[in-house]
Amino acid sequence: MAANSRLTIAAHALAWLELARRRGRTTLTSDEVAASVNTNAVIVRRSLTDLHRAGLVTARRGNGAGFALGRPAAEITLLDVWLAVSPEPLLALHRTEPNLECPVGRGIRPVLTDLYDEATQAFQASLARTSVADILERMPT
Amino acid sequence: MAANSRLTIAAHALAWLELARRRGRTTLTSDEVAASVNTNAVIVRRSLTDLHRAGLVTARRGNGAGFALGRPAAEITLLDVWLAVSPEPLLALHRTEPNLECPVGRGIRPVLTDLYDEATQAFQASLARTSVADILERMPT
DNA sequence: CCAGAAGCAACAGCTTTTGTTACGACTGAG
DNA sequence: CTCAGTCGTAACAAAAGCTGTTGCTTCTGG
Repeated sequence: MAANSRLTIAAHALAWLELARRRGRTTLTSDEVAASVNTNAVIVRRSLTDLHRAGLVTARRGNGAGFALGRPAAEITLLDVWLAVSPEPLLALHRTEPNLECPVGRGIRPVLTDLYDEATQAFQASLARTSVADILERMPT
Repeated sequence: MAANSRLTIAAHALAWLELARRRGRTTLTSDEVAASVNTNAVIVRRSLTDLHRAGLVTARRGNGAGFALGRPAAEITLLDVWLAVSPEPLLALHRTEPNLECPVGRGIRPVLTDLYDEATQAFQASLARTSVADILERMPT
């Protein structure tokens, strides 16, 4: 699969929003974010619309409008962002139902489901340890 | 992305190989594995070829040949399997280079790389806790 | 009213995954 | 040695997802 870069784009946008805020600009347009991420403004709006649905940013339309952080950057974790933009699970079960006449075909799915959940939770717990503010602190200014 | 199910197919094949071994059959053909997984034999051979390259199974060609476990099922972890069949990273950086004139564009990539590595390692550590033998033990017999 | 910006649908190009067919390479049985 | 059975692998098609693009609609402050 084309590994998706939505978390990267969303995290980049949020970091840029926070840096702009510290410099006195509370809102940025999708064009301004797209210029930093180096992609199309529609791609940015798609990501930021996801974040908007999750309450991580606010969006105002109209002349002079744009996007702003929905809450302090220290209170937005990478997990929040990942959950907002990543609809797909990390690991998928069989695409077609396995053969139920085989003991493995009958029994393996609930086991793998549990194991995949555990691995996904470990992954998520790691993402939850870092906030957007932390990302800015780790960047050279 | 179509989330890939290679880990599922490979784990299923290994569990089936181990169960067959306990019943006295040390090798299975790709057709027999495919019948349990309910997919095409070529798909199974592709997965098992990956596992073969990683040393997790042995493959013998010729009349009466097939695949067998390369080492005890208790010594094959899901992480071994994942590493053998999953070429793609869990999280991708920007597809195109961000704008280097922006401080975020310049600085965010090494930070995200580190954070993604940490999350991936947490994920891998979770997979490493379970072996193929554990999977069989968690299945109803 | 209107200019500017978000919201959104539709489409194309690309990549990945899965599935299928076909065929070559190898090997044990006879 | 022959041959049937099996792995190994290439080529191809269908389906799905991601990115990027265009164009239009909706909203809102001036």
